Amino acid sequence: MTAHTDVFAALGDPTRRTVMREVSTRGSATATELAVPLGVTRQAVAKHLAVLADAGLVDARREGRETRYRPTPAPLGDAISWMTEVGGAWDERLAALERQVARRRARG
Amino acid sequence: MTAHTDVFAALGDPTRRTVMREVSTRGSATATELAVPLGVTRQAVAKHLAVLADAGLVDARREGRETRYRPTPAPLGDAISWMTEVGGAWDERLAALERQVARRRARG
DNA sequence: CCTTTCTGCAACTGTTCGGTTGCGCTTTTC
DNA sequence: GAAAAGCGCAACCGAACAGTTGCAGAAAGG
Repeated sequence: MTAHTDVFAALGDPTRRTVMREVSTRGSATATELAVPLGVTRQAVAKHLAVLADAGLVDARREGRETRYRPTPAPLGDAISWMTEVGGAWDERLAALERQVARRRARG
Repeated sequence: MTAHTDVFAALGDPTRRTVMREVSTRGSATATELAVPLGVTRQAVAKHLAVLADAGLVDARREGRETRYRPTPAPLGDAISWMTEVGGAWDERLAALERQVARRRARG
């Protein structure tokens, strides 16, 4: 449905954002790997990773007895598109207003 | 520090994202203006606008007996920066891996 | 002055969420 | 085959949140 909601909501939590950054910089990570450095339980990290996976930001893959998560930052592009679109609407509005002001000023 | 959290969390709600888009496309809006078209109560819209204002995405200004909200999409830029940074880290990782693979391939 | 129209604040409800603990299952290792 | 390591699932708790209703206050119009 609205993938944007999932992505923004996923990134709305600071711990989850740290998880995402960590997975990205490491290239891959597991829940137990990140639990200690993040100061939370493994289950908490697993939940965060599940949310990130639901948003399509990471990809889970079972390898033997551990499940490694790798970043799939494609949805970030969609989120950026939304932002630039909304920001762009405002910019257009601003530009239109400026044109109008310029016209009025030209008329006197 | 928590600026990113506020922005992403604010955009994490679909209704709030609609409010933000509406304010941007209209150039400005009030809570009562958006209540009916959005199908929620004025107070609900007011709360959403307060959250958006806390995130620095809109600016509230009292004009007579109404308070108009105007978009201030600067924080969108910060959020985009965070995203490109995280995505970029992954891309760098990928590039480094490719370089390594190329080196190994060159060595035999 | 009285009515209307905006707004803000407070209380309440149901739900979601971040986090924890506990248990059971699978996979590696000795 | 038993121990260890890694994971998922379920239940639970406190806090936050989206949304509502209700009410009081400020500004404009008659």
